[in-house]
Amino acid sequence: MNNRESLLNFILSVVKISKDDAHQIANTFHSIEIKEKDYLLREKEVSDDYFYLESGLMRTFLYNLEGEEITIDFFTEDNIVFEITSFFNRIHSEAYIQAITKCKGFRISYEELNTLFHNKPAFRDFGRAILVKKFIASQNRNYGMINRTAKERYQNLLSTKPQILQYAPLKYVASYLGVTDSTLSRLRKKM
Amino acid sequence: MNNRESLLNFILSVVKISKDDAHQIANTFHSIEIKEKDYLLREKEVSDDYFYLESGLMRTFLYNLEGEEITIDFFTEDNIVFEITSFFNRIHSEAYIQAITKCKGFRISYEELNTLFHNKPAFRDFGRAILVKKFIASQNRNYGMINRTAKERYQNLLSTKPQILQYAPLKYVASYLGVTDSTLSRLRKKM
DNA sequence: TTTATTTCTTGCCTTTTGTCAAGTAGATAT
DNA sequence: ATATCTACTTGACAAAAGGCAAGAAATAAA
Repeated sequence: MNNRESLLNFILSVVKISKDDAHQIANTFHSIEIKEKDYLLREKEVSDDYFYLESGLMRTFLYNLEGEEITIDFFTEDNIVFEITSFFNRIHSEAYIQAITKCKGFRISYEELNTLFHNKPAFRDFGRAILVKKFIASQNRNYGMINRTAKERYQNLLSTKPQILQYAPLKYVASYLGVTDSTLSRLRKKM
Repeated sequence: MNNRESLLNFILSVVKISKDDAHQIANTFHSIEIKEKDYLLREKEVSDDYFYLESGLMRTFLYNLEGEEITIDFFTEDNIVFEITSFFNRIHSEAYIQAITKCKGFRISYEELNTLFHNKPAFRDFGRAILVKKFIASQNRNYGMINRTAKERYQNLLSTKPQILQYAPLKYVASYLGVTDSTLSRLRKKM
């Protein structure tokens, strides 16, 4: 089904705005699907997708100085997915955004976002709330990296987002948690 | 001197807006000073300061589950300082914001920020740019925690923000880098 | 089905970082 | 000036995590 029920509810859960406003915002989005392993964004492209992920699992990753693939973040359903730096600053992305499983959702372009931003005050609050939400998530991740051991970080991921461990290969999870494959494999055994 | 030259230039460096707009925005801010070791925000308060730090050094910190003080971030001059979560979500802060050295700058309240946000389209772009900037900084920090050793993180801090190492006690820096005092002391010796 | 490829596990050994505790050096207070 | 703190350093040992390489297991391809 291609109605925007899920997106509408997501918007309403993020900011207190009228149902009518939320409806108009949701209707500006376009339905898209991404096949398993396909990309929403590739390195060196300028991101033009502000994407509401309705169902599926995605990740962002990039290559570090040693040429290894590092998973920066996972995205689970009912969230906004986009590469903030490239999208807002209109610069070439250093990161990839990839579908781990088949993904469905709704997107708008940078131009559409700005039109909404300038014409719909309600959308400004939404946009800001999303940025704040992502910032908080990033900060919490930092906190976890500093104050928790790899084992604790793994357990936390297991209890908060089990889907990730179900669908993502170990090496994605390992680089995300900041450990090697071997170490994660050993941690997992001890549980 | 209490003119807003520095703030004005900061605004203009962040977004491409007219000098007139930037001037009006800068004039909405109020000059304040914070004494060494004083707080801009304490735990359990609701942050009401969106603060442009003109000169001085600040930090945010909080207490972890073990009751230890963890420095989350340092702020150097010519930057916006505020506790995003508490300020935007109007909730009790878990963190403190403290002046390490004597600090000067200009602030506005949440209400003043929103008035600007709704009346001055140029300020919307500024506000968004600041959020994006902070998000990117947070992401880079995450990346460093995952891909760099404690020694490399220390060297990086030394080369990018030497003021911090000059004024902040070792224990602040250690918790910020995610190592113990002893470890940082040893790293430092080896250089 | 058989082969090839990728993913995951595991053993051995090294490096990094942590813990605890003692000690030094400075700063602050009385 | 003496005592009291706090910041920082250092030694001895323990724990956490990494590097490398060999194998097992699972997946994909032929």
